[in-house]
Amino acid sequence: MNSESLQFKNYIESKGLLFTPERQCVAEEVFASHNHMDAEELLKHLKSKGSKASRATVYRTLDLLVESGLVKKIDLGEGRLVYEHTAGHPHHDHLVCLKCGSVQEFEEPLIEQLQEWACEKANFKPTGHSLNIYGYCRGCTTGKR
Amino acid sequence: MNSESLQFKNYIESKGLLFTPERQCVAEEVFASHNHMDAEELLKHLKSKGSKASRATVYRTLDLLVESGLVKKIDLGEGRLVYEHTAGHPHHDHLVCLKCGSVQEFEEPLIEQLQEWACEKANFKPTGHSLNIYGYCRGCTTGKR
DNA sequence: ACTAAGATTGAGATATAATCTCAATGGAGA
DNA sequence: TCTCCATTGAGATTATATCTCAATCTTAGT
Ligand SMILES: [Mn+2]
Ligand SMILES: [Mn+2]
Ligand SMILES: [Zn+2]
Ligand SMILES: [Zn+2]
Repeated sequence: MNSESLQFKNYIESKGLLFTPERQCVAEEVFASHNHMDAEELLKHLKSKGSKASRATVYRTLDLLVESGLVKKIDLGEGRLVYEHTAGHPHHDHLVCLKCGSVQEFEEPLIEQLQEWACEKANFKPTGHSLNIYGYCRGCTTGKR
Repeated sequence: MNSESLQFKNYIESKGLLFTPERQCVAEEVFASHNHMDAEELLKHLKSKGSKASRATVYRTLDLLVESGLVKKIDLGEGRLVYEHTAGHPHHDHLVCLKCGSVQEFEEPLIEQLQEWACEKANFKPTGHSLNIYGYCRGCTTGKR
């Protein structure tokens, strides 16, 4: 069991819940991939690997993972909700290609700072944000279009 | 008929389409409100006013309005898709209150500029973006919580 | 005015994503 | 062992949006 799964186990048990095989299975699958993944995709993957985790359990476990802070839920717009693990992954935002669907990450600390200021000016207490830039990625502009 | 509806009529007809009573009805309802509104809400509103515009027509007309540039479709996250008219409404982003659901608007030109730079660095050609900040609005923090 | 071609419409079917229900299962402590 | 309650999966349900298609308009041509 890897370090992140262990942290999840600790989180689960610290809440007096059970670290079941189903939960472990979902967690390890999430931690195993370095890509953004959506819930249905994850479910299909697990099924194809012989896991018996149901849709309900997958969604419930993803909620727990997000709660634990080990996983982040990202809304990419256009109905795309994906998850990514946070370990070794500082905050970033996303560039979403409208042609091939690929997603690049970028960091811009000053944008984060400006958001704080905007919130102060508006007397708004921020807890999080979502910034997606839509357009065409390198591969989709050099080839054609 | 107001100025925006007239512009919509021009757009519709310039495409060789018909400016039907149903389309006019939907357009005028959108232009009449200064709030963000979602499609189902709009449909319900129209029904309650005796309009016979169907769900299909409401959605189809909203697509046309967005196409025309007179209306913008905004993804507020958490499954909230809303529309707002663009006239006299320069580009802005949104502060979404997680408690009362209210939405404030803000402008931060420097954020826009930094986004451009981030795209250049990544060889990404942007066509648009979505920035939502989630948290608690003034009313929801002064009272309590 | 008549007609044919094509645009538009509404009712309801369908798609999709996510959540909910609830009976069966199973672990943990008394 | 017994009881309690967390957990689970199958399937129902919800919510939102899109699609289908027959009936109805509009328009242009005659
Ligand atoms: Mn990411
Ligand atoms: Mn707005
Ligand atoms: Zn691309
Ligand atoms: Zn509020």
